[in-house]
Amino acid sequence: MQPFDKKQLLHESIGYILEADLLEEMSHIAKIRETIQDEVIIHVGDTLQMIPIVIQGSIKVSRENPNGEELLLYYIEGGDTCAMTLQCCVRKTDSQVKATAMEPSLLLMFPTAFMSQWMDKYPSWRTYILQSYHTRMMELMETIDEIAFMRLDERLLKYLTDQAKLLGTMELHHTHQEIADDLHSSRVVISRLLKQLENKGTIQIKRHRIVLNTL
DNA sequence: ACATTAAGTGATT
DNA sequence: AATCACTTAATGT
Repeated sequence: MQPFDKKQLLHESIGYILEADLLEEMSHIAKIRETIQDEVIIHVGDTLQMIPIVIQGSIKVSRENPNGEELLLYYIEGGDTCAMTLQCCVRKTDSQVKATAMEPSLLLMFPTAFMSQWMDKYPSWRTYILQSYHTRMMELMETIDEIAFMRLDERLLKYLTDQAKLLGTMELHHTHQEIADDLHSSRVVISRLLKQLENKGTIQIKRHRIVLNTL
């Protein structure tokens, strides 16, 4: 027996939206997946066999070009699923995005075959999926706004506060390079902007970590 | 002691 | 805001 009660986990994270029958069915076929920090869950180009739902922890979803350059698109937290994966599953296309665990996380995986079945059988599943799509869409638009209209220093500050909220800590253990990668900027620029923020008293820069003074 | 990695800085585009 | 070239500081072997 596994150390996790799948039924319990499902109820806690998505029980409020999905009907009991479905939760029951899900708890039987779910596979547990635990990730370590910075583990890549989905690579660009992967063909997905399973749909993940995040139970604990946080996942970041990013775009990646052939040169390995990245851009963070949005985050996925507990009770959420990645809308991109759904499309991948149904149409058997490759993933267009990369998903990385930001912290040790817990996922439940469901074979793709059940997707369309559940769509027909359970109204609550349809609602859940549509809602998920909508949320992702809004987040994508927010990200586009940031890239188009915000200066990099504003984006950086938002990035830091977002990360802090998500990880539930004022102390981020990011290197300047990692931040630069997420924002698709360069390390030098991030270092300088961080220094500015420190001078303004917004943050403190320690070695290998950044402390936010306000949230 | 040396190599490696993260971070700081001035100059250039 | 990005890139280059170089320096400094901290850490690992």
